[in-house]
Formats: sequence, structure tokens, C-alpha cells
Amino acid sequence: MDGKATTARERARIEITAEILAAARVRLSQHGPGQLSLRAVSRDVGMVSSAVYRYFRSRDDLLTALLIEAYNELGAAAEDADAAVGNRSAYLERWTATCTAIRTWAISHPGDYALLYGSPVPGYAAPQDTIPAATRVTIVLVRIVLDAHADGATVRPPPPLTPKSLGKTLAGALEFIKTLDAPPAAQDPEVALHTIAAWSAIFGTISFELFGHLVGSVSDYDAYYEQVLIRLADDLGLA
Amino acid sequence: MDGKATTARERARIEITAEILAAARVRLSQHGPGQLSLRAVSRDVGMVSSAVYRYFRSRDDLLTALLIEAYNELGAAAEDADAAVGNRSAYLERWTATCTAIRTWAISHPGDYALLYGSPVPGYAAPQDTIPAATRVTIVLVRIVLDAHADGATVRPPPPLTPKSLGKTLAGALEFIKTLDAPPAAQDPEVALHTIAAWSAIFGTISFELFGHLVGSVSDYDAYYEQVLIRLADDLGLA
DNA sequence: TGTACATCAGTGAACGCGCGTTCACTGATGTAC
DNA sequence: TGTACATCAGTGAACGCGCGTTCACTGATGTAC
Repeated sequence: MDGKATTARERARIEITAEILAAARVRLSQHGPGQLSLRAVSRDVGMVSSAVYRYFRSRDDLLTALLIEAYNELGAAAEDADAAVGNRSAYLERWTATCTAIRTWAISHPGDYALLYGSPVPGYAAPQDTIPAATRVTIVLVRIVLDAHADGATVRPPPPLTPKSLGKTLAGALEFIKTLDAPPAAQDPEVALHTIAAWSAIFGTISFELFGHLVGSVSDYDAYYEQVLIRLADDLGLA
Repeated sequence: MDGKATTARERARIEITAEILAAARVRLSQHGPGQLSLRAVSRDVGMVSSAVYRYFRSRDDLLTALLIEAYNELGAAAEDADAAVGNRSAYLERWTATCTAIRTWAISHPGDYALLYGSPVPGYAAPQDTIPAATRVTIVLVRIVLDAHADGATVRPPPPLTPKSLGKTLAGALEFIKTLDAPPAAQDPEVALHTIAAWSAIFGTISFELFGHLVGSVSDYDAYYEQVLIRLADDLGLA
């Protein structure tokens, strides 16, 4: 069992695990998180429901695996979109490309998106294992901001009311930013605040679109989203 | 039946309808939309499940009534918070008070909030009846922006890339704004864009907090939210 | 004011459904000698 | 290379559960005369 010679059983196990996950993803994309059940997935994959227990200890385990896979897929989409921009100093372009990729992914995987960013699934609490996957997309966005600020970008001076304690409020975020080798210029509560706010705004905008809150107000979601992105980038000092 | 002399039956009907709704709201606040079922509500209210059908034609009817009640409660909270600001020209104060009231309501009614702004309930589509109630909170926010812009507030000039078609993209929103007797200065796609974006950002921020996406980044949600509000107000030209 | 009938609220049993999970089983795959 | 045993994937029945909805019923409230 030195990892080289995989038996037929081992190969089958990996393949079927993937097959179950894929079936669950399809169900999720076509029917939403509410319709996702272990039995439904087992039916889709052509197994008896109890057989799935050979691959996932419980429904919650399956959910966790799904969350991780979906987060990773979204994260990869964001990473790829950013990486595809040749001019690494075109921060606005990187920002727009990344955010557009995020929305594109969300629209083509509405069920997954609802699972990740909609109301939490009742009776299920995501374990710590999902964090690294969940963080990938965030890192892409933050990295663009950090790169821009290493290159002289600035955020508008804060309004007069900013309390001294803002750094403490965002200590976790600032710590996280340090992890990413942030330039000193970006290790600033004001930059962190704008970044977190922009991050929330992006997902708020996508959620409003997908969950139907913009019906009647916005007729061209593509155009709307692009303009929102540009304003957010402007706010972050990207160009 | 001239509406004056209500019979005991009629009074009872109104009271019990309200009682059922109240029980459903309690369930919602304590267990979330996933745990909301007609049977559970009937149990809470001490009735047999079939009896609820005397008051609501179906589960979907009950859901609709709940949505309307919750939207109205949120709308009223926002309206009250705005109205409580004596100086009607203190737009930043009105904005902050209103947005704070929205978040306060959301936090004390997380289940209702998830029902209104989280992932849609599977198999349920909200009917048109919910629109007026849903719009109330939006009107409060928009009204503050409109008042400020009638009073000389301005939004920063848009970045160079703004397309001519932005007005068409936001035609619905501009139409809606006209309904509210918007001053000419505010009948501007750029103002509309900033307003819708701010509206989405507020609910995105609240959702991120309630749905757990800020865990680890933000330690003091009150302080964080207040600073986000101030930046949004700044962006909208409020002061 | 009293009686006869109509309306309606609430009961309790039943329908068919899907769910997560357990368990004893069969039969195929892998391993040790 | 062949045999004996251990491991494991998948089956099918069963468990107890909660769900939305229907239906014939009882008994109270309302209405017309």
C-alpha cells in the first residue's frame, strides 16, 4: 500500500465518491439546497440510499464535501480570472475580471451559490474544514487590493467620525492581511474596512440579483453589475 | 354586515388568525425558515393541523402572510427610526438611524430576515401581494437620498467608463424614484446606481454578519456596521 | 322570545409521500500462505 | 498457481419520523321567521 499500486477497489472508491458528489452538485444546481437529500442523490446516481453510507458517514458529511467542492470551484474561477490578466498592474481590470467571474459562476450554479451564501441549512453547522476553501475567493479579491496599494493606490481619507478603535474591530482582518504579505501601506484599518465592505457589497449585489430583489429596478444585470464594480474599484483606489 | 357590528365569530376569526401568524413568527425567529411547517405552527398554537386550513388555504398562503407581516414590521421599524430624527436635514443622521434600525430588526428576527433576504424557500414563489410591504423599507432609504439631493447633495462624478445606456439599465428604478416625487437633481442614473448599490450593500453586510461570513475578520459588528454606513453615506453625498 | 335551519370552527383519522439511518444479507475483490 | 479466509461494496427491507392535505364528523354560533 505504498500509494503507487492502487487496487481496482481503491480506484473504484475514488471514482464513485466523485460520481456521488457530481450528482449532488447537479441536483443542487437544478433544484436548490432545499431539495438536496441523501436519498435523492443516491437515486440520481443509481444506487440504493444505504450504499451512499459506504462513501459518506452521514448527510452532513456529504454536505461538507459539497461545500468544500463548491467553494473550491468558485475560488478557482476567481483565481483563473485574475491570473488571466496579463498586465499585473492593471488593478481595475483584475478586479473587474475577478468579480465578473464570481458572478458568472454564481449565475451558472445558483443552487451552490445559495448553499454557500444564502441562509444556512437548518440543523447543519459547517465544520472548520470548509474554511480554507471558503477563503480562496476572498484572498483573490484582497490580493488585488493589496497589490494596488503596494503600488501607490490610496483610499479616500475617512470621514471625521472614525474611532481609534477601528483597528481593534478589524483585528482579525488585519491579521489575515498580514498573512498575505501585505505592504505596509495596506496594513491600515481604513483599507481593511473598504475591502471587507466591498467584498460584502459584491456578494450582496449578486444575492439581490439571484434572490429576486432587483426585479423591477434593474433591467440589465450585466451592465448594472459592471457599473457597481467600477464604483467599488474607484472606492478602493484601484485603477 | 356593515362592518360595525362584528359578531363573536368574526372577532374570534381575526384573533385566531393573528395568533397563528404570531406563533409562526415565533417559530421562525427561533428555528429559521427551514423548520417552519404548517403542522409545527398548529402544534405551537394548540390546534390540530387540519384546523389551520380554516384560516389559511395552504402552507403557501401562510408563508405569504408571514412574508407580508415581516416586511411590514421591518418597514415600520425603518420608518419609525427615520421619523424620530427631528432635524429632517440631518441626512447622515437619518441614514444612520434607519440603517441601524434595519440591522437591529434583522438581528432580533434572524429567522424572518433569512426568510426575506436569504435563499428563496424551495417550491414557493412570492406572489405580487408582497411587493408593497417589501418596498416600504426601500422607500425609507431612497427618500433620505432624495431629500438630501433636493438639498444640494451630490454624488461624486462617475468614472470615465459610464455608458450612455445606464439610464435604460436602471429605467425601473428611475421610474420608481419619480413615483416618490424625486427632485430633478436626483433623477439621475448615477444617483440611482449609487442608491441601489448602497441598498444591496446594506443587506449584503447584514447577511454576511448573520450568515457567518465575517467570523474571524470582524470582532465588533456594531462598530463595523456603523463605519460601513458612514462610508456609504459619504458615497451617497449625505452629510 | 323561541324555534328551525344554516353556517362555520375544530376534531381525529387517514392518504401518500420523502426523509436519514440501521442492519443482516450476498457476492465480488483482495490477501496470506 | 491455487486455496482459504478477510475485507468491503452494494442490496433490500425496515425503523420512526414529519410533512401537506383531505374528509366525514360533532358541536357551537349565527340567522330568519
